[in-house]
Amino acid sequence: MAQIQTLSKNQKIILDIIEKAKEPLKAYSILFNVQKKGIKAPLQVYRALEKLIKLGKIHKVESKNAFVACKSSNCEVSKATAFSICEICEKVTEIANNKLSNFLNSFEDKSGMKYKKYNLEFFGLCKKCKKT
Amino acid sequence: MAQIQTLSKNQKIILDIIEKAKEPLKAYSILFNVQKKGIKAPLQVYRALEKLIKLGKIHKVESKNAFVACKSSNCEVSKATAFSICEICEKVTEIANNKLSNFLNSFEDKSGMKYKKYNLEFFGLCKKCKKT
DNA sequence: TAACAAACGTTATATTATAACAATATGATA
DNA sequence: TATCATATTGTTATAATATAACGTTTGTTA
Repeated sequence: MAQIQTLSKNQKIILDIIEKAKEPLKAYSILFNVQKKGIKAPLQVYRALEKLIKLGKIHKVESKNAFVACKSSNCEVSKATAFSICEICEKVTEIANNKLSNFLNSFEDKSGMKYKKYNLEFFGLCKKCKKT
Repeated sequence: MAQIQTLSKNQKIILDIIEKAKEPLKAYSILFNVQKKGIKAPLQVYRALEKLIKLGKIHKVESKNAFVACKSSNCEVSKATAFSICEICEKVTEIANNKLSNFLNSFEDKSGMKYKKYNLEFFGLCKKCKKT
């Protein structure tokens, strides 16, 4: 709540819409939704999105060019994201799993590269769609 | 080599360019490169890319909207990809690491979802850029 | 209050990707 | 080989996603 005060007007409006959505939202669908609130141009949306991502409030689902609110930690800057995506109904869920995040956060290979950040997207069939 | 014969003319041309490139290529830069070979429209490129991805010959690096040749297995359909991406020089490397792939291929969470496929992108600083 | 950084609004444009349609080539098999 | 199904091609147009460049406003803090 303290942190949310530091968000600007546009940032609040856009975060609010994303938090209320049940699925990832695309930038232009956000734009459409906020036009009644005076946000008229794509750039205004993209700028807010960029800031919200930096703050860890939202994540981008890269394979879908869409944005979801972060549900795991409230005010932390997010460096690591994992999603599960159903290939039929397209439902996207953020995965909060310690075993997974511990493994990936401590992952090292022989390249000598130090990884600070990752994005993982799993694809498969969700419970519902598996039955069909 | 046997497999490559089943590729169509456009598919071969485009795979060839991607294989020779040292970094991931964007669709429109591929288009520019193949115009002398008679491929004139974006769709011709995107169609070939789509097929090559299905065959596992190339992968899409989602965070960069760019395409790289698969270096790990030669003729397998690829369901699982992992890349390391340097945040400074933007170098992209496909990660071939059994520990990682075993872990991810067998990953299950409580959602009841069965994962057939994943895409992982690590971000950090490569050896060279770390020194700077 | 002066000075700086962050956010804003606006127009224009760049970049990435697909729809829709007709024609042609290719491979399997009767 | 004739024929059928399928994949691929070529083409035009357009949709969808994202950023550049400019000047203004607001907020912070020295």
